[in-house]
Amino acid sequence: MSKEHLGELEELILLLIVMLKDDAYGLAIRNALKDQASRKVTIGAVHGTVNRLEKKGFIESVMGGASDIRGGRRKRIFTITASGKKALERSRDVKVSLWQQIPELKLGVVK
Amino acid sequence: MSKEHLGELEELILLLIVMLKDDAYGLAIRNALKDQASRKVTIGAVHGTVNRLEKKGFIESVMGGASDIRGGRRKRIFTITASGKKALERSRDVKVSLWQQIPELKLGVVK
DNA sequence: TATATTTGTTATACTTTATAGAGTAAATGG
DNA sequence: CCATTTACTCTATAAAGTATAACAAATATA
Repeated sequence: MSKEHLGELEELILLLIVMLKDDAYGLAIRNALKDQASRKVTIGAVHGTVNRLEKKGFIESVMGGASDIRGGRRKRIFTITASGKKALERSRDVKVSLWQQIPELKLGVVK
Repeated sequence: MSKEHLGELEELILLLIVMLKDDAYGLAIRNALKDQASRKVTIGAVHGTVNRLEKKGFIESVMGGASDIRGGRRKRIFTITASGKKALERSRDVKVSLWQQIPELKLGVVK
Protein backbone atom coordinates (compact mmCIF):
# COMPACT_ATOMS: atom_id res chain seq x y z
CA MET A 1 0.00 0.00 0.00
CA SER A 2 1.91 2.95 -1.33
CA LYS A 3 0.64 6.28 0.13
CA GLU A 4 3.58 7.86 -1.69
CA HIS A 5 1.92 8.34 -5.04
CA LEU A 6 -1.34 7.77 -6.83
CA GLY A 7 -1.89 5.18 -9.52
CA GLU A 8 -3.33 6.44 -12.78
CA LEU A 9 -6.91 5.33 -12.11
CA GLU A 10 -6.62 6.35 -8.47
CA GLU A 11 -5.78 9.88 -9.54
CA LEU A 12 -8.64 10.14 -12.02
CA ILE A 13 -11.18 8.83 -9.54
CA LEU A 14 -9.91 11.13 -6.82
CA LEU A 15 -10.31 14.11 -9.16
CA LEU A 16 -13.82 13.05 -10.10
CA ILE A 17 -14.82 12.61 -6.47
CA VAL A 18 -13.90 16.25 -5.89
CA MET A 19 -15.86 17.30 -8.96
CA LEU A 20 -18.97 15.29 -8.19
CA LYS A 21 -19.28 16.66 -4.64
CA ASP A 22 -22.44 15.33 -2.94
CA ASP A 23 -23.06 12.95 -5.77
CA ALA A 24 -19.75 11.07 -5.66
CA TYR A 25 -20.82 7.43 -5.48
CA GLY A 26 -19.96 4.31 -7.46
CA LEU A 27 -22.10 4.58 -10.57
CA ALA A 28 -21.75 8.36 -10.88
CA ILE A 29 -17.98 7.98 -10.76
CA ARG A 30 -18.11 5.31 -13.40
CA ASN A 31 -20.20 7.54 -15.68
CA ALA A 32 -17.99 10.57 -15.12
CA LEU A 33 -14.97 8.42 -15.92
CA LYS A 34 -16.51 7.59 -19.27
CA ASP A 35 -17.75 11.09 -20.08
CA GLN A 36 -14.86 13.18 -18.83
CA ALA A 37 -11.91 10.88 -19.33
CA SER A 38 -13.07 8.43 -22.02
CA ARG A 39 -12.19 5.74 -19.55
CA LYS A 40 -14.52 2.78 -19.71
CA VAL A 41 -14.29 0.58 -16.63
CA THR A 42 -16.69 -1.77 -14.91
CA ILE A 43 -18.39 -0.87 -11.67
CA GLY A 44 -16.26 -3.47 -9.90
CA ALA A 45 -13.12 -1.60 -10.96
CA VAL A 46 -14.48 1.62 -9.48
CA HIS A 47 -15.37 0.06 -6.16
CA GLY A 48 -12.06 -1.75 -5.94
CA THR A 49 -10.25 1.54 -6.40
CA VAL A 50 -12.31 3.61 -3.95
CA ASN A 51 -11.88 0.92 -1.32
CA ARG A 52 -8.13 1.16 -1.78
CA LEU A 53 -8.20 4.96 -1.67
CA GLU A 54 -10.21 4.87 1.53
CA LYS A 55 -7.83 2.39 3.14
CA LYS A 56 -4.97 4.75 2.33
CA GLY A 57 -6.82 7.67 3.93
CA PHE A 58 -7.23 9.68 0.72
CA ILE A 59 -11.04 9.60 0.85
CA GLU A 60 -13.79 8.94 3.39
CA SER A 61 -17.27 7.55 2.85
CA VAL A 62 -20.68 7.75 4.44
CA MET A 63 -23.92 6.03 3.52
CA GLY A 64 -26.36 8.61 2.19
CA GLY A 65 -30.14 8.36 2.35
CA ALA A 66 -32.14 6.46 -0.25
CA SER A 67 -33.41 8.52 -3.16
CA ASP A 68 -37.02 8.31 -4.27
CA ILE A 69 -36.50 6.91 -7.73
CA ARG A 70 -37.33 3.35 -8.53
CA GLY A 71 -34.77 0.96 -7.13
CA GLY A 72 -32.80 3.88 -5.72
CA ARG A 73 -30.92 2.36 -2.82
CA ARG A 74 -28.74 4.12 -0.29
CA LYS A 75 -25.53 5.30 -1.91
CA ARG A 76 -22.08 5.27 -0.46
CA ILE A 77 -20.91 8.88 -0.85
CA PHE A 78 -17.20 9.63 -1.02
CA THR A 79 -15.37 12.80 -0.04
CA ILE A 80 -11.70 13.64 -0.34
CA THR A 81 -9.57 14.11 2.80
CA ALA A 82 -6.86 16.69 3.42
CA SER A 83 -4.30 13.97 2.75
CA GLY A 84 -6.01 13.14 -0.54
CA LYS A 85 -5.93 16.78 -1.60
CA LYS A 86 -2.21 16.93 -0.90
CA ALA A 87 -1.59 13.81 -2.95
CA LEU A 88 -3.51 15.36 -5.83
CA GLU A 89 -1.53 18.57 -5.63
CA ARG A 90 1.80 16.78 -5.49
CA SER A 91 0.89 14.76 -8.54
CA ARG A 92 -0.26 17.86 -10.42
CA ASP A 93 2.86 19.84 -9.53
CA VAL A 94 5.26 17.14 -10.71
CA LYS A 95 3.53 16.84 -14.06
CA VAL A 96 3.18 20.55 -14.67
CA SER A 97 6.84 20.99 -13.87
CA LEU A 98 7.82 18.32 -16.40
CA TRP A 99 5.53 19.62 -19.13
CA GLN A 100 6.96 23.09 -18.72
CA GLN A 101 10.35 21.71 -19.58
CA ILE A 102 9.13 20.16 -22.81
CA PRO A 103 8.30 22.81 -25.41
CA GLU A 104 6.02 20.49 -27.37
CA LEU A 105 3.86 19.72 -24.36
CA LYS A 106 4.00 23.04 -22.61
CA LEU A 107 0.66 24.34 -21.46
CA GLY A 108 -0.81 27.29 -23.25
CA VAL A 109 -0.10 30.51 -21.40
CA VAL A 110 -3.11 32.76 -21.14
CA LYS A 111 -2.50 36.46 -21.75
CA MET B 1 -1.27 -4.81 -22.78
CA SER B 2 -3.34 -1.67 -22.64
CA LYS B 3 -2.26 0.87 -25.31
CA GLU B 4 -5.32 2.82 -24.24
CA HIS B 5 -3.74 4.67 -21.37
CA LEU B 6 -0.46 5.05 -19.57
CA GLY B 7 0.24 3.76 -16.08
CA GLU B 8 1.52 6.32 -13.61
CA LEU B 9 5.18 5.31 -13.82
CA GLU B 10 4.89 4.76 -17.56
CA GLU B 11 3.79 8.36 -17.97
CA LEU B 12 6.59 9.79 -15.84
CA ILE B 13 9.25 7.77 -17.61
CA LEU B 14 7.86 8.69 -21.01
CA LEU B 15 8.04 12.38 -20.08
CA LEU B 16 11.60 12.02 -18.82
CA ILE B 17 12.69 10.24 -21.98
CA VAL B 18 11.56 13.28 -23.96
CA MET B 19 13.38 15.60 -21.59
CA LEU B 20 16.63 13.64 -21.52
CA LYS B 21 16.90 13.53 -25.32
CA ASP B 22 20.17 11.87 -26.37
CA ASP B 23 20.89 10.85 -22.82
CA ALA B 24 17.73 8.87 -22.16
CA TYR B 25 19.05 5.54 -20.87
CA GLY B 26 18.37 3.41 -17.80
CA LEU B 27 20.42 5.05 -15.08
CA ALA B 28 19.82 8.60 -16.31
CA ILE B 29 16.08 7.95 -16.24
CA ARG B 30 16.36 6.59 -12.73
CA ASN B 31 18.24 9.68 -11.57
CA ALA B 32 15.85 12.08 -13.28
CA LEU B 33 12.96 10.23 -11.64
CA LYS B 34 14.51 10.92 -8.27
CA ASP B 35 15.51 14.52 -8.96
CA GLN B 36 12.51 15.74 -10.90
CA ALA B 37 9.70 13.64 -9.47
CA SER B 38 10.99 12.58 -6.04
CA ARG B 39 10.33 9.09 -7.21
CA LYS B 40 12.86 6.58 -5.89
CA VAL B 41 12.80 3.35 -7.86
CA THR B 42 15.35 0.64 -8.54
CA ILE B 43 17.04 0.23 -11.87
CA GLY B 44 15.10 -2.98 -12.38
CA ALA B 45 11.85 -1.04 -12.14
CA VAL B 46 13.02 1.38 -14.81
CA HIS B 47 14.06 -1.32 -17.23
CA GLY B 48 10.86 -3.28 -16.67
CA THR B 49 8.86 -0.20 -17.58
CA VAL B 50 10.84 0.84 -20.66
CA ASN B 51 10.62 -2.68 -22.00
CA ARG B 52 6.87 -2.54 -21.64
CA LEU B 53 6.68 0.89 -23.25
CA GLU B 54 8.74 -0.31 -26.17
CA LYS B 55 6.57 -3.40 -26.64
CA LYS B 56 3.55 -1.10 -26.81
CA GLY B 57 5.21 1.05 -29.44
CA PHE B 58 5.44 4.20 -27.31
CA ILE B 59 9.25 4.32 -27.45
CA GLU B 60 12.08 2.91 -29.54
CA SER B 61 15.62 2.11 -28.53
CA VAL B 62 19.05 1.90 -30.11
CA MET B 63 22.38 0.91 -28.61
CA GLY B 64 24.64 3.95 -28.40
CA GLY B 65 28.43 3.93 -28.52
CA ALA B 66 30.50 3.34 -25.42
CA SER B 67 31.57 6.45 -23.56
CA ASP B 68 35.18 6.96 -22.54
CA ILE B 69 34.68 7.06 -18.77
CA ARG B 70 35.74 4.20 -16.59
CA GLY B 71 33.38 1.27 -16.90
CA GLY B 72 31.25 3.21 -19.34
CA ARG B 73 29.49 0.55 -21.36
CA ARG B 74 27.24 1.00 -24.36
CA LYS B 75 23.93 2.50 -23.33
CA ARG B 76 20.51 1.66 -24.61
CA ILE B 77 19.10 5.03 -25.69
CA PHE B 78 15.36 5.53 -25.82
CA THR B 79 13.32 7.91 -27.96
CA ILE B 80 9.61 8.53 -27.99
CA THR B 81 7.49 7.57 -31.01
CA ALA B 82 4.62 9.49 -32.57
CA SER B 83 2.25 7.11 -30.85
CA GLY B 84 3.95 7.77 -27.51
CA LYS B 85 3.61 11.51 -28.00
CA LYS B 86 -0.09 11.14 -28.68
CA ALA B 87 -0.54 9.08 -25.52
CA LEU B 88 1.23 11.76 -23.53
CA GLU B 89 -0.95 14.50 -25.00
CA ARG B 90 -4.15 12.60 -24.36
CA SER B 91 -3.18 12.06 -20.77
CA ARG B 92 -2.26 15.71 -20.31
CA ASP B 93 -5.47 16.97 -21.89
CA VAL B 94 -7.70 14.84 -19.68
CA LYS B 95 -6.01 16.03 -16.52
CA VAL B 96 -5.88 19.68 -17.48
CA SER B 97 -9.56 19.53 -18.32
CA LEU B 98 -10.41 18.05 -14.92
CA TRP B 99 -8.22 20.46 -12.98
CA GLN B 100 -9.85 23.39 -14.72
CA GLN B 101 -13.18 22.27 -13.34
CA ILE B 102 -11.91 22.24 -9.76
CA PRO B 103 -11.29 25.77 -8.45
CA GLU B 104 -8.90 24.58 -5.74
CA LEU B 105 -6.66 22.78 -8.20
CA LYS B 106 -6.95 25.09 -11.14
CA LEU B 107 -3.65 25.96 -12.75
CA GLY B 108 -2.25 29.39 -12.18
CA VAL B 109 -2.96 31.72 -15.06
CA VAL B 110 0.03 33.73 -16.12
CA LYS B 111 -0.58 37.40 -16.83
C1' DT C 1 -48.41 -9.32 -0.77
C1' DA C 2 -45.34 -11.51 -3.85
C1' DT C 3 -42.49 -11.08 -7.71
C1' DA C 4 -40.06 -8.72 -11.28
C1' DT C 5 -37.22 -4.76 -12.17
C1' DT C 6 -34.04 -1.29 -11.07
C1' DT C 7 -30.29 0.76 -8.48
C1' DG C 8 -26.55 -0.04 -5.95
C1' DT C 9 -22.60 -2.41 -3.32
C1' DT C 10 -19.66 -6.70 -2.41
C1' DA C 11 -16.92 -10.73 -3.44
C1' DT C 12 -13.81 -13.26 -6.13
C1' DA C 13 -10.59 -14.41 -9.45
C1' DC C 14 -7.41 -12.89 -12.66
C1' DT C 15 -4.17 -9.78 -15.54
C1' DT C 16 -1.14 -5.97 -15.82
C1' DT C 17 1.91 -2.77 -13.68
C1' DA C 18 5.29 -1.74 -10.30
C1' DT C 19 9.10 -3.12 -7.35
C1' DA C 20 13.23 -5.07 -5.18
C1' DG C 21 17.30 -7.65 -5.38
C1' DA C 22 20.49 -10.40 -7.35
C1' DG C 23 22.89 -11.68 -11.49
C1' DT C 24 25.45 -10.98 -15.85
C1' DA C 25 28.46 -8.53 -18.89
C1' DA C 26 31.60 -5.17 -20.86
C1' DA C 27 34.88 -1.47 -20.23
C1' DT C 28 38.86 0.73 -17.86
C1' DG C 29 42.57 1.39 -14.34
C1' DG C 30 46.08 -0.29 -12.00
C1' DC D 1 44.86 -10.07 -15.39
C1' DC D 2 41.78 -8.79 -11.89
C1' DA D 3 39.23 -5.38 -9.24
C1' DT D 4 36.09 -1.71 -9.97
C1' DT D 5 32.75 0.79 -12.38
C1' DT D 6 28.88 1.31 -15.44
C1' DA D 7 25.12 -0.71 -17.41
C1' DC D 8 21.55 -4.04 -18.65
C1' DT D 9 18.89 -8.62 -17.60
C1' DC D 10 16.44 -12.07 -14.87
C1' DT D 11 13.36 -13.64 -11.41
C1' DA D 12 10.13 -13.40 -7.94
C1' DT D 13 6.63 -10.83 -5.49
C1' DA D 14 3.46 -7.03 -4.26
C1' DA D 15 0.29 -3.58 -5.67
C1' DA D 16 -2.94 -1.74 -8.93
C1' DG D 17 -6.39 -2.43 -12.27
C1' DT D 18 -10.14 -5.23 -14.31
C1' DA D 19 -14.16 -8.26 -15.38
C1' DT D 20 -17.82 -11.09 -13.94
C1' DA D 21 -20.97 -12.65 -10.92
C1' DA D 22 -23.33 -12.49 -6.59
C1' DC D 23 -25.92 -10.16 -3.28
C1' DA D 24 -29.15 -6.64 -1.26
C1' DA D 25 -32.61 -3.15 -0.92
C1' DA D 26 -36.07 -0.29 -2.91
C1' DT D 27 -40.22 0.36 -5.84
C1' DA D 28 -43.78 -0.81 -9.18
C1' DT D 29 -47.43 -3.50 -10.48
C1' DA D 30 -50.20 -7.31 -10.75
